[in-house]
Amino acid sequence: MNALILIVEDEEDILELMEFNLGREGFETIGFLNTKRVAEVLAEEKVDLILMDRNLPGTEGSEYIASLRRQGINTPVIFISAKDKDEEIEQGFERGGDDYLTKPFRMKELVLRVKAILRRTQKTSNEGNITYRDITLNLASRTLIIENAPIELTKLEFDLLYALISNQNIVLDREYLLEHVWGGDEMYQDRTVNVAINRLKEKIDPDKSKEYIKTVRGVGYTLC
Amino acid sequence: MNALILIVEDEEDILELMEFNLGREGFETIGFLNTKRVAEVLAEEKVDLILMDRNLPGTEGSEYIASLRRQGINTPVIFISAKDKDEEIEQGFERGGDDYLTKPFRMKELVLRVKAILRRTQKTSNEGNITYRDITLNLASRTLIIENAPIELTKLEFDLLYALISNQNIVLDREYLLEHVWGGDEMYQDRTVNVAINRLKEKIDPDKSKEYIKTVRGVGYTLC
DNA sequence: CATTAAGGTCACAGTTTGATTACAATAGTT
DNA sequence: AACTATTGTAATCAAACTGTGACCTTAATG
Repeated sequence: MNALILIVEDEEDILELMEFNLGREGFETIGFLNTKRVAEVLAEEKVDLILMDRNLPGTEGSEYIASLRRQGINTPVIFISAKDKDEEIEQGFERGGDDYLTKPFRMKELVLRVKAILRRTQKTSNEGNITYRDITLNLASRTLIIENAPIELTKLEFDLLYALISNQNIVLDREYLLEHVWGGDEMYQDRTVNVAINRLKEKIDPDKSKEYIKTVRGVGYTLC
Repeated sequence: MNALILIVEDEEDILELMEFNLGREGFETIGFLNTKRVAEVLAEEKVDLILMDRNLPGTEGSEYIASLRRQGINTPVIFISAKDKDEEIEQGFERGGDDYLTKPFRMKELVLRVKAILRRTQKTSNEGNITYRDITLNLASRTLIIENAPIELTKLEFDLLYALISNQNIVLDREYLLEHVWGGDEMYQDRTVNVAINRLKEKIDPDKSKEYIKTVRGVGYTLC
C-alpha cells in the first residue's frame, strides 16, 4: 500500500527530479505542470499528499489549495516555493499548508519531510501489517497485497494464510489448522485442509512460480 | 481546549522567548532546561506537542525522543537545533521528528509550524468534519453532504455511517457494530445490521454506482 | 522399477451468507 | 387520536463458499 503523492510544479526538470527521488523511495507520484486536472484526479484517486509549487502560470498555488480546503478536501500539503519572506510563508501555512519548503531545497530534505507527514497521517492504516517475502497481510482491512497488487481472498482463505504467515518456519499440521482456522466444534476430514490450501495456493501464486507454501509430506504445511 | 506544548531548551532566554510567543497565541506551555522531568510530565498531562532542542547538557534531544518513541509515546515533535547538516536533519526525522527547525529561526515561523502540526493532529477532535471521498460528515450538525448536496439520514443511519467513516479501511464486524452503533444492552440479530446497511446504501448511493460500502463476506462491512 | 501412501485436482451439491422486500411494532409528530 | 417515520424481524431469493468424493499425480521406499 504505497502512498500516492500528487505534485504540481511548472518547472519540468524540477518536477522530474522530484518524481525520480520520491519514486526511488517507493512512493507513487502523479506530476502536473499546472492545476488544470488536479481536482479531477483528487476526486478519482486516493491521494495521500500534495506537493504544491506556489508560482504557477496563471494560478497561485496556495490560493488553489485554499479553494480545495473550502471544498472540504483535507489532503496534506507541502508548499514548495521561492517565496521565503515571513508574510509569504505565513500565508502558505494559513491557507492550509502542512509544511513549507523554500527553493532551492535539498531533495533529501523533501523526502524526509514527505515521510514525516505521511508517517503521521497514515499511521492507523499501516498498523497491523504482517509480511512474508512480497506478501503483505493487513489484519484490520483484511486485505492481501502481493507485489503491490491487491488479491481477494475469502474469509477461510484469509484466516488460513494468516495462520501460516504468523507461524513462519513452523510446520502446522492439519489437526492444528482445523482447530485454529476452522474452529473446534465441527468435524472435518483432513482432506478438507488439502483442498483449502490448494485453493489458497492458486490465488496467491497462480503460476506456481513462487512456492510460498511448502507441503511437508506426512505432517502439514508451512511458510518458510 | 488550548493545546499544551512541552518545550525543552537549555538556553534560558530562548526558552522564555518561545514560551512568550506561543503563550501570546493562546497555547499553554511547560518549559524545561533539560529532559529530567519530561517523562514524568508526559505521563501525567496530555501534552499535544513537544519542542525539543537537540544540544542539551548531558542528553542528545533526538536520542531522547527516540527512546520515548520506543516506549510507544507518539506525541508530535518539532526539533529545534543548530545542527543543520543533511545527515543531522535526517537523523532528527528518523528518530521520530515531525518537523525540524534550524537555529537561528524566526519566532513567527515556529508559531506557524506549531499551528500546522496541531491543526493536523488535533483535527478530528476539534473540527467536527470527517470526510471520505466525496462524502462529508459533520458531527456537530449531524449532517451529511455528498457531492455538495445534503442528504437526510436517520439517527441510526448517521451513527452507522459515522462508525464506518471513522474506521476507514477497517472491516467492522456485525458484533462490533451492534455494540457500538446500536448500544450494548439490547439483543439484536446479525441480520439487523444487514438491513440497516442496505438502507444506508440506498440513501447514500441510490444508483449503486459509487460502492462506498464494501461487504466483506463472512466478516462485516468496511469503507475503503 | 513397482508399489503404495500421501497429496493435488476437479466437479458438484449442500450450506452459508447477504440482499431485498414486505410487514409489524414502536416512537414521535401534528 | 391519526399519521408518519423509523427500525427490527421474517420470508424469499440469489450468489458465493466450501466440504466431499472420485480420480490423478507425485514422492518415498525397497
